[in-house]
Amino acid sequence: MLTQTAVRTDTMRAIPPSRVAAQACGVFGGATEAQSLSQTMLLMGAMMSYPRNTEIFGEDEPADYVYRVISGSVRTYKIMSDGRRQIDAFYLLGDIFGMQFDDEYPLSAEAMNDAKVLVVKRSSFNALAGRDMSIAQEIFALTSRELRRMQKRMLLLIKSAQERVASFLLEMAERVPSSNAIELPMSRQDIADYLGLTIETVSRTLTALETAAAIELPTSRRVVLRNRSALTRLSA
Amino acid sequence: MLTQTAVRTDTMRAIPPSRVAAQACGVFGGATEAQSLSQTMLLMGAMMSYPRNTEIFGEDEPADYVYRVISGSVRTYKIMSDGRRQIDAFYLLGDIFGMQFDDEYPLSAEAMNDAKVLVVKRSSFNALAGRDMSIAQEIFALTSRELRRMQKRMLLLIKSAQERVASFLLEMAERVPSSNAIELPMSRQDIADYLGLTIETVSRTLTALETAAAIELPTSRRVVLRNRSALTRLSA
DNA sequence: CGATGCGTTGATAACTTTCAAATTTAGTGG
DNA sequence: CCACTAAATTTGAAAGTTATCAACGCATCG
Repeated sequence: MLTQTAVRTDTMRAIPPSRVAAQACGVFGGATEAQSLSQTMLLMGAMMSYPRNTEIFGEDEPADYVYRVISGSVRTYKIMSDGRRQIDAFYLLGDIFGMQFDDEYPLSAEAMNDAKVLVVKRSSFNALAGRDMSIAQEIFALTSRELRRMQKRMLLLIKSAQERVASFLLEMAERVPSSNAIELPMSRQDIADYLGLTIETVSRTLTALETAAAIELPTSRRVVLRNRSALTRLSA
Repeated sequence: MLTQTAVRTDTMRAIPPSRVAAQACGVFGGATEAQSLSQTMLLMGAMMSYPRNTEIFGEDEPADYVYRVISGSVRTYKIMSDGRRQIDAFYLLGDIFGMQFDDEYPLSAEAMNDAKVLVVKRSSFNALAGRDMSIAQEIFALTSRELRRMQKRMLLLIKSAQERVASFLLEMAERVPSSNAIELPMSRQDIADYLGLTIETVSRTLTALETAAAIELPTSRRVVLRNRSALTRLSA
């Protein structure tokens, strides 16, 4: 997999703090330093660049690495037997992914646009957790958070198209806290595969939301939330 | 799109765990056995009985306990704003649940039928993990497994009704490894709320599967898998 | 330009839900 | 043990939602 040149950068200070749940005082007892994982990954990792639409890892490959998004964005997905693609998650700036797999990756990961990713050997990652309880705790917290995010998403998938799209927009707005204008890093097809809908339904629903004055669509990739409470209501 | 059950009020509360024997247990080092967690829980926990349809814990209650199913079965679920119920998971004999929550339970748990459950104080549970790395690893592994199970379920939720029901039957067959005859511990409504379908669709799909000679339905709660490969194919 | 990729819009078909009713199963008291 | 009532499940017909198929608009790029 790691076919490209690993490049160590020293622009690492520019990396924003990860959104690691610092409050989670989970199984592993009282650590206080919630940022230690990201910090340590920087020291252990190699920086990799992935052009748009290139694979970071593939399904059923040995899960030897753990990743952190430094720039750009990443999608993980699975191709089903009939060719449909289900997108599992979008990883944005600062997110850590690939952590909860132990043997082989159960899904594939691709850069959605030109991306820089910090790559850390799983063995080092695990050794670290074994040595430092506060890091182990942080990893557990991250995994728990991923579990909760997934629970939320399951609730999403049983809803109607409109509810799914509205929830999706609110989720993205929350993760990219930039006022009310969101720059979507993913295509309509990505959104459709994330929400379990077709591209046409996503498109239609977005225009319906615009007609209903809940959002504005200056360009197809840019969404302005005009009426959050309406959106929240629609995301029921 | 009121697809699911409206809120049910018939659930009564069982006696809350008043006496939980949380004693220090001297598991230091050495415990490499994969069953050490269950073993230790037995020593630390209190046995509780919950009649059918009684609540074990409720949404937004402080998440003070971790549980293990000794007999019977348990469902966790969430009621959505419009009254729909989404079942998050079914827990059967031996399963541990409530582990990944740290502050408040994000969902409720009920006994699906008369159940005995081992209740362990979360604080003891956590202390144990902090003391014994092998237990901590076991807990992490269980959480990862839950995460993978949920990923599998997400894939399920974007599929057609027939695919969902077929997958569900195969999942249950796998978890209750008793040849080809499964005794379902849950009602049609439970299945519907688990799969994000209506009770009518579940029922129709089951009869369709029976007509297609993939399964047999001696009673509504008993399912015999007649043709696993057909089922696997249908679960796409 | 003319191709190509992405997004939108329209018409129709397929699937699932909703509403309604029949049928079976389970629980209770005589 | 049987009869009766309530609950759960199945079945049917109609309505609603989303997918599918097809065409069009609109950018970018050679």
